[in-house]
Amino acid sequence: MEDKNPKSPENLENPEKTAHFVAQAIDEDLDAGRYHQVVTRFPPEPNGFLHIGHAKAICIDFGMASRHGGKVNLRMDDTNPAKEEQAFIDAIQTDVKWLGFEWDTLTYASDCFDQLYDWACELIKAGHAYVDDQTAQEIREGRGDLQTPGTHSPFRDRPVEESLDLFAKMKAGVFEDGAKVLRAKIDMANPNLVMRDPAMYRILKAHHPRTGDTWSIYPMYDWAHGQSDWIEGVTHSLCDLSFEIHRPLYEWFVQRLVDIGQRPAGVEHTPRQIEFARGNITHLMTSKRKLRQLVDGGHVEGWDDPRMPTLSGLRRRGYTPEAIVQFWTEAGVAKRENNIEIAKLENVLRADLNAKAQRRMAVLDPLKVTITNFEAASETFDAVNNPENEADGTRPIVFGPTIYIERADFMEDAPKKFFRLAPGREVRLRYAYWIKCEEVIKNDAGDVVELKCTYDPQTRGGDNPPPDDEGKVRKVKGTIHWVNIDTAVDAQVRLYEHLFSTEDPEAKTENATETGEGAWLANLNPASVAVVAAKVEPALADDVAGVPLQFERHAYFARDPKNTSDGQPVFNRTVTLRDSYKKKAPVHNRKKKG
RNA sequence: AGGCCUAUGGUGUAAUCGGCAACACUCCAGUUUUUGGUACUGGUAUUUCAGGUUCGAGUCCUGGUGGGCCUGCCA
Repeated sequence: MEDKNPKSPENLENPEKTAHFVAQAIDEDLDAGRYHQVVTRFPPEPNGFLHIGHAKAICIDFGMASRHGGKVNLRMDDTNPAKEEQAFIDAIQTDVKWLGFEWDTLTYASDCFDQLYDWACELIKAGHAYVDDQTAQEIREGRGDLQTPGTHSPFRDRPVEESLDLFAKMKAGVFEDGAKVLRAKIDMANPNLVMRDPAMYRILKAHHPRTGDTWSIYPMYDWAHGQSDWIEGVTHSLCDLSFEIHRPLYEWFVQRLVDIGQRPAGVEHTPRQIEFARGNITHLMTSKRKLRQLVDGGHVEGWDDPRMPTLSGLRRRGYTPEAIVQFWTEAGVAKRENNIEIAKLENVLRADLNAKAQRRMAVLDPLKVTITNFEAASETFDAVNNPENEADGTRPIVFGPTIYIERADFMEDAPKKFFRLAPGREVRLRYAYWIKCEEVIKNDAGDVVELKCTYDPQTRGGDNPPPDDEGKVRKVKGTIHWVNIDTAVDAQVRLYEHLFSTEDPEAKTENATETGEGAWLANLNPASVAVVAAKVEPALADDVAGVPLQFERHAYFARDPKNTSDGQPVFNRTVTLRDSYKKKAPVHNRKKKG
């Protein structure tokens, strides 16, 4: 059968067939001979941590280059020293590498500061830029608005020599912050406000992480970005839709330089900007400014809190880079607004984790069980580490006469569809024996504190017992996990839920207690983490951060690389296993404590 | 309201010369199962509207409507 869908699994690997509109545009450029290679760049501003939204851009930038054997530069867009820090520059590199991408050259917008300054002078000489003495307020008023054309600055037509002189003095630090700006002379009546004589340079006497105090003026994004692309030989400057209206300006600057014979050395082509829609995901919030508010406001532990959508947070949570890349590959690239259900992300994550995770048994809410007819002190069984990968082998697990089971796996007054332990019912202990609940022991308050059970020696290893005299085989519906009281290890387990309980975290809520700016904080999930003291099998004490784990019948977990709790290991819940029982079961079937 | 962008199941995308609207997720039903996991099978559900061109329109044309973005000396 003809396979026409480019997103069917076998085609995801095939670049010829995964052609979203950006890929198509690049292909056409190459076919038409407009470019002879592909060079892209990933240009974060080092003013915060990378998040899953950046990962989409990274996948596109690197994906489009590798598709044609091209190159990718990692460029720190460091044109605003007031906001940028070395710590972010370092973290960005760590995160891009973690995702599995290797850039060709690490560059900085600040590498181009000298060239940018020289070119700005050329533009002034050519009558394309001027120094404006107006205040920010005056410039804003002169810009007009969506319905009204702007008005010319009184300094717009000042002599070239005067602008040149003033610009040199701005650079030399003669003027205070905000006293003057260099503006491109374009069109104050342009319906696109970006084109109404945009600022190219502002005075900013701030210490720059790389250039120190050598500059008193810093280029604006619009002036720096396209020229940086050009200087680096970038062919395709891929960015999100918010820069769409900046494209005319991007092209204007390049064209004016071409017109006056200015070109970066050794670069034949001019760069092309293409925009795509950023990917939004339900329950996730990726506004850098608001993420910062979460950190500064103490709503999370930090940028790498496992509930954060930052790459460092997701890493700590146990997300794999492969899952994140696969997610964005499957999500596709287009230009329309979108809001991808987080279930899609979790589905891709589970698929990756299912293949990789080491299975372990952990009891999160222990209930003691005594097996009254088990005479030996202990008995050892082999447990499979990963049924999806035989090469991961087995590990020994020790069984004994007293164990813990999950409190939720016992129900005194159980409905028929409850396939676990109940008075008189039989269940399989994973890898060990079948047990039958004979007696329920309660404390004075009426809480169940212990179960007395018997085991069937014929079910060793959990196997079905031999058929009876009439050839019938006894069966059990349920298999539950357990840990041996004597060998169990204490651990702290952090059960994470979505940080925001609403699909759209930025939406205003009715029960918002804060008004205005912080209203979205009311969408925070008050139960986004639950910390429990668990009893886990001893093998878990040896598992380290970075190894995907599955606590059987619960969820995927990752050992926290930072925290211990009184020397005990800490495990972060990455994502739960799918649970068709919870969905179908009536509410009264659920575990209820107290 | 000026400009730009955008519109395909509940969600995200595909359909490249105009030729049977499909893939994944979600949801539902079932099979297998020593994880109520995994795997497998089946099902529900789609072209924003009104005209037009055409043997034939998601695709082309005209007009409407919905959504997004834009008035930083942020990026």
